[in-house]
Formats: sequence, structure tokens, C-alpha cells
Amino acid sequence: MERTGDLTKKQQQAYQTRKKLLDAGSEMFLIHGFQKCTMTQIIKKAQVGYGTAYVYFPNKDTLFAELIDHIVVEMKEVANIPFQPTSTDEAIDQIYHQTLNFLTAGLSKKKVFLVIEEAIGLSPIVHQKWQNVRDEFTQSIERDIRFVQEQGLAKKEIIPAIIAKSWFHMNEQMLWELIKNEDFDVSEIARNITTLYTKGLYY
Amino acid sequence: MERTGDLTKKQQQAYQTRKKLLDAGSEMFLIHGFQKCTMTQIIKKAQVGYGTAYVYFPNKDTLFAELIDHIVVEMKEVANIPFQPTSTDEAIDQIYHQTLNFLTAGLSKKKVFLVIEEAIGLSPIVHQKWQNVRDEFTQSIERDIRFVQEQGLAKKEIIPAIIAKSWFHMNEQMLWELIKNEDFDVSEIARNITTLYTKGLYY
DNA sequence: ATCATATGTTGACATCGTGTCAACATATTA
DNA sequence: TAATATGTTGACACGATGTCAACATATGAT
Repeated sequence: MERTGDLTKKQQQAYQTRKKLLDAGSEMFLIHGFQKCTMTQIIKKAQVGYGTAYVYFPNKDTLFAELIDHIVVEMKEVANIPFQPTSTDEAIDQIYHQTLNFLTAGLSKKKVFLVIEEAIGLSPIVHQKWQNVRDEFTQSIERDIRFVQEQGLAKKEIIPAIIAKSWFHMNEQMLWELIKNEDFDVSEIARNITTLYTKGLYY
Repeated sequence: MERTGDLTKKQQQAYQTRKKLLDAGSEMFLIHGFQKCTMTQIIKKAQVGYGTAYVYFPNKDTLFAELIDHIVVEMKEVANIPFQPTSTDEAIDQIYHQTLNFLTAGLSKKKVFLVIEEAIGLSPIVHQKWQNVRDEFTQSIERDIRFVQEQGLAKKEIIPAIIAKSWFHMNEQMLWELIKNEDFDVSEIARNITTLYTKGLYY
């Protein structure tokens, strides 16, 4: 029995077939969007038998969900900058840059996120996957809020869990908005929502 | 030719058939959800011929979109309370009550909104319809922000269009959150996001 | 009252995407 | 080398959609 890197020939073949399908998927989804892209298209592109696809992925949604994983990793890196401000001004400055990074990173993958947004709505499986991403971001924000509350920089009457959700949603919504609406200025949006988040609308 | 209320017999028949379909739709969508509810089900419930449905509605989405209309009207009423505060405290108080009303109204129609949320993701037509609703709400908020800015109550460096969008999204997202998550307190959420919106997180 | 026409209704049918499955091919291993 | 495990395949059944030619009846002009 021949082996390469602890994988048997059969296993390698299986791995390759799987990869073929994922590659074909990431290409076809981008071309046709989530809804209009059919399994048949992906299968043809991947040059495998029809039934083969269903050996590796129970359905289109699961195949797509796996494609998302890779992109999410990159987004997380942006948010995982350490956050330990010692003054309000410092905190606000850091939040502004984090927001700007997040929006800019997303905007640079416009096409991909357009398809992701479509899929989130269409597929419960993808929706669930995205909800997990949201939760991770939100928890990270929640920690930051608790930190500045303990430092005495932020209002203590505010519930971190609620505000973290709200703040992340503001960011996410603005990302979707930017992706679909070219005529917005990223830094202006980042500045505005940061001000709202940190200082509020009223004097 | 017989007539009743300026409608010919044929027209009445057509009107009734249409209504039958809408009634059947609002019943079946609520039972099965948007995705799983099929035209065949609605048609059977309405007791009309299969093809008949397609005379009045080109597809399931359009039928559903028409059902939404009615609900949206009620939501708009909540938001159309006149807003002319003379002090910051008054403004904040009014915003809090508006938010609370909005969330409570939505929550009281939980099941309906669950289906609507599903449909928004699934159907571009419904999505578009909902986007119009968003725009109307947002424009109303934008006017309010301009007003308090002119009164010298609110920060002038903030761009109303951006903040109005953000604020409405916070409300909307919290509504979806409340609908799916029983264990949240409506008034607590209203209080928290109102504070964030008006006063910000930091001192 | 009659009848041509407009309006409304109908279900059989073609189409399309999905997911399954029994059969096949080849690698593995005893 | 033979039995078994692993991987591949496309024909098929299914379910939902939207169309269409035929049908039924109301309308309104003569």
C-alpha cells in the first residue's frame, strides 16, 4: 500500500475530490450568487460525478458554510487587537480605529460579503454559522466594556451584554450598508458611529 | 347587468377569489412559515383552482409581500408620534417611550414577525418591501435628529443620515433579538439602548 | 332575447433542482 | 489473491413551480 504523508491513496483521492468541490464552489458561488448557483453547476465545474458531491456535503448550504469559515478567520484577526485604554480619549481612539479596520476589511471583500449576506438570509445553516461569528465578536466587545467600566471610564448603569450586541450590530449593519452603497465614506461612518457609541447624541 | 357598490358581478367574484387567497395565505404562512408553506397548500385552503392563484399573484413572494403591508401600517403608527422636545431630559424621555412602544408592539406580534424575518432573508421581493419600511422609519428619525440639532440640544458634528440609520438598526435588531429570545426584559433593553443613543457609553 | 366578447377559472403538464441509491471501480489488507 | 473497505457514479423519484389551452359564465351591444 502506497502512502504519502500518512494518507492512503484512497484518502488522498477523497481529499482531492472534496477540495475540487470546495474550489469549484467558491468560484461558482461568486459568479452566480448563493441562490442561483446550483449543485449541478458546482459538480460540473469540479468534474466529479453527481452523487459524489452528496458524499461530502449533505447539501449546498453545508458546502457554503465551510467556505465561510476561512473568511471569518480573517475578520476575527481584525477584532482581536488588545484593548486596555488608560483614558477615555485613548479608548475612543482605539475604538475608532478598530471600527475603521473592521469596515475597511469587510469592504475589501465586497463581492464575497454580498454573497454571504444573501446566503445568511436564504439558508438556516449559514444563518446559524453567522450567528456564531456574531456571538464571538459580541463577547469580545462585552469584555472590553466590562474592562472600561471597572476602570471607571464608562457608565456603570449600562448592561454590557445588551450594549455589546447593539454596538456590534451597528458595525455589522454599516458594513452591509457600505457594501451595497458605494457613495458612503468609510471613515466618516466610523467617526459618526464611534461618537454615538462613546459620547451619545445629546450634550 | 347586476351591480353592487359600483362593482360588477365578475369583479366581485375576482375580488373574493383574491381575498380567499390572501386569507388562506395569512393562515398558512403562520402555520408553516414562509419557506415550507407552498402555493399548493394556500390554493387548497382557499379552495380555488391551481392556476387561479397565479392570475392574481405572480409568485408566493408577492402574495406574502401584500400581507406584510397591513402589519407595517400598525408599526408606523407607533413611530409617528410628534416629537418636539424643549429640553434634553424631555427628548430622552420621549425617545425611551417610543423605543419601548416599538419593541412592545413588535413583541405582541411575535409569531408574525418570526415569519416576516424568515421571509426577508428568503425573498428578494419581501426584502425590498422591508427596506422601504426601514427607509420610512429612518427618514422620520432623521427629521427628529435635525430638529434637536437646530434646538441646540444635540451634537452638531454628527451626520443625521448616518445616525438615524444606526439608531433604527439598533431598534430593529433588538426587536428580532427579543422575538427569538424570551429571557430579555423589554424595558431594560429600551432603557439601555436609549441611554447609549442619547448619552453614550463613556463619561 | 341573442350572441359575440371579455372576464375569470381550471388542472394537466413541462421544467427544474434536489437528494437517494444500487451498481460499479479500485485500493487495501489479511 | 481474494475478500472487504473505500470511493465514485448517473439514473431516478420526488416535490414545487409557473404556464397554458380549454372551459364557464357574465357583460353589453344589437
